[in-house]
Amino acid sequence: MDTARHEGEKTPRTERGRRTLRKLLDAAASEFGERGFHEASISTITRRAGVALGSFYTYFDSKDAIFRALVSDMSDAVKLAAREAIAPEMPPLEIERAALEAFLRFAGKHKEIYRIIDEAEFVDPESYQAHYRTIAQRIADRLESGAAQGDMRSGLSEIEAWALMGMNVFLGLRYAIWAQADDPDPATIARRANLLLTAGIAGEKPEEP
Amino acid sequence: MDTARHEGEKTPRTERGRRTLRKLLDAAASEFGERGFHEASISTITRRAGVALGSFYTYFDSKDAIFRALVSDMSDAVKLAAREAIAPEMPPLEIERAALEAFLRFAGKHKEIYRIIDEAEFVDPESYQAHYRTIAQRIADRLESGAAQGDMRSGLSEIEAWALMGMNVFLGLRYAIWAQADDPDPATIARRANLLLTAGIAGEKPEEP
Amino acid sequence: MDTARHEGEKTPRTERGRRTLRKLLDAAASEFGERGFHEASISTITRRAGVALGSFYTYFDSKDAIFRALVSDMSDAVKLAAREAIAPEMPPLEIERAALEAFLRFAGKHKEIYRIIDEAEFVDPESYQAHYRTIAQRIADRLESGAAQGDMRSGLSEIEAWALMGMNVFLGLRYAIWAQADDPDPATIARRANLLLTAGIAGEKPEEP
Amino acid sequence: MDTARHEGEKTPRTERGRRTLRKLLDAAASEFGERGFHEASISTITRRAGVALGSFYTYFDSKDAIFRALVSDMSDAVKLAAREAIAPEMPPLEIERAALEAFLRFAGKHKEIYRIIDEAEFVDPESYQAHYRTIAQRIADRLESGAAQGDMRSGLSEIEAWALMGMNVFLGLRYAIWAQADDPDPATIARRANLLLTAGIAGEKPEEP
DNA sequence: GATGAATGAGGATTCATTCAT
DNA sequence: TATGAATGAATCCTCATTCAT
Repeated sequence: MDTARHEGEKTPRTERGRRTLRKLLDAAASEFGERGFHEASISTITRRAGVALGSFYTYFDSKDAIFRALVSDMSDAVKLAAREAIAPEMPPLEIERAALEAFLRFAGKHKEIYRIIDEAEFVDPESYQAHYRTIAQRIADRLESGAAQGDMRSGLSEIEAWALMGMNVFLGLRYAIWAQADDPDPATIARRANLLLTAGIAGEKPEEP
Repeated sequence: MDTARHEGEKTPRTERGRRTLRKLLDAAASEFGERGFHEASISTITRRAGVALGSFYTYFDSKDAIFRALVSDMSDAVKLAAREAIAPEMPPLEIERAALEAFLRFAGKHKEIYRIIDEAEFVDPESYQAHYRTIAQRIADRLESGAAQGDMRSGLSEIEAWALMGMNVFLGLRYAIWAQADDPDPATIARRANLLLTAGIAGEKPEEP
Repeated sequence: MDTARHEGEKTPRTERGRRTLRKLLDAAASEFGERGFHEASISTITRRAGVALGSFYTYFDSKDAIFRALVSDMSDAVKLAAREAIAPEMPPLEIERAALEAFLRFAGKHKEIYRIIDEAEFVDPESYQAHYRTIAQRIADRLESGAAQGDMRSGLSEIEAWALMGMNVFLGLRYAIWAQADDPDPATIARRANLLLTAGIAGEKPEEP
Repeated sequence: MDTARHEGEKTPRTERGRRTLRKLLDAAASEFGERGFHEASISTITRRAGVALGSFYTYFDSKDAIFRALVSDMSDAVKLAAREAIAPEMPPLEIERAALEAFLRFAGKHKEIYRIIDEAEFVDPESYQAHYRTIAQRIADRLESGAAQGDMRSGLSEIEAWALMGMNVFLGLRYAIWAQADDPDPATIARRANLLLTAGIAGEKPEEP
């Protein structure tokens, strides 16, 4: 789920080192996901990773550093998941639908990611803001491009982008993270959300003749 | 911002006690808002409140208890702010607009509230879920009532409620909490969001004649 | 169970005060007996006594003071219980038996007393030593007097007194405090212990003719 | 004074660790012995042991845990001291005498043991009961075996065992822990106690011819 | 006398980080 | 690199005692 190195993370030189680093990242993802940043402890992580406590500092400068690395990885992963589901040639509205569906599926499969990114608000506010600003910007770009193609109305900008993003995030929270047995499936949810964007919520009642 | 008592909070019997309790709640709200739950310490809170460390435990069982009390108070306050801005006789769509505008103004004035409720995801997950579930339910009720009046289309339910809530929350995050100098004002944002709900984002382009 | 005033205990002037003092002593006896000195807290005691926390210090200088008062009362009570069971004209050996039986009955009825006196070893060592030294002295006196009467052999002194006392105390611990369903009754135990003192434990085996 | 590991105690893997653990146990034994469980503090113990405060928790889960470990060790040590002084082939009555003498010598040399085991009544009641029940059982076994050999009379059982144990414990309290300058030596005390067991305390006065 | 709020020293425990092997 | 022991600052919480009403 990663490859790039991050600040505070030291690049291993040997194959064995690479394996240890990966074990640490995986263990940290689980721990942070299950117990949260503050409940998780380095010693729990290393125990879970099956390495000695001291080894942690061979790969990361601090607890914050591994958390930041993880947030960065996961932020990328989320974006990637959405991007892989869409293609430039898809109709703009369909792109939004597909992106949401992909996001819902992704979130359902990686519940820990949600929690980690959310907690970044408190542990690493910069990353948190950056994460959402980037995504909002991306959506804004798509809206602009959709308008250019005539498939979307003009006048859509940052406000609408944040509105869309909020919709998506909360649908993910409710239907991926807090999923219930009888919930609709991601496809249905994405379709209904898309309908909201196209038809709005107003009634048929013709505007006062 | 409160009146009801909560679990883990002891009701003062004297006037002096009531004042101390209030000072503690205010100080805690500021501390938790500025530094977050884990960075805040009881001693910082009491120092800020101008009372002795031990006095904290005259009113709260634990750090968690005061946090929970705060989350509960703030959850109520948010809901109240929205409710006060709307009236049953307003047209359903206007209600949504007014609620959002009120929320934006409220969030702008009480930035700490956002942070505290968000952190509840990690400190007191039950309250966190309860908060959003309650609000979603309230929105769902309004959608149903709007449909009954014919002002909203039918078929709107939980999914749309969570979508709307997410929209509102993220607009608040961006424009109230992360406000920038040249941002539009709450009225504008609420109007644009409302337009999104009525007109949708689709372009005028009539569907291929 | 008391009347004398002790160091650190303030004599009440009114009837109401006397009642409060008594309530405090009773509550303290129960608390110290059930939870021990360190687990018990002044606030638990006052709550149990049904008086305000502050009232405690109207009657006692400190937590230690009430404990000491209690130890003193109870030490007296134990001695009194034994003394009441015996009469100067009883045969010396019978006196020992009766004293033990009375002690066993008393301990069974006032289990908290045992515990409080034991804990004095740590809270108020002086009282603890004084308690046992006094009792040992009393037993030693009886042994001497028994010897004078010819009912006991001579040469019995402090050593035998402590041995007897230890016997009694541990029989109380086992059969009064740690009593079990099928244990023999105090009369039986006292009789067997008495037999130990008269017949000893040696076998009949006549010394190899 | 130990070797077995206990609940709540972590086994060191290195030699250095073993040394630290030992220093902690020794320091704790002194502290608990001198000041008692509640007066002793972890920081005093670690200071005394010459290790950092945190190191304590490398080896013990809690203050209770080290206390329990100590009680267990000392309980074993007491039993061992008695057992080493006796041999199966010794005459039963002589065994009792030797056991007491050994116990007195041992208690005199390790006064802290007494206090720690006694305080277990309040800190770790289970161990406390277990300690005395085990010893009583051991004595009961010896009495039974003595009776089988014909050196002791039959009919001796739990009651007599507790009586003997109490005698021994209180002789230890008085002559080992509260020793005075002109006290008889352990050998004398043990002999006198033994005489008590063989000859009893009754006078020569033949039962009224 | 009675009440209950206020005080703050004291102590157990956690855990990120460093270090010697 | 890997290991696990060592470190000590930081923090929550308790509770005996004092004080104002």
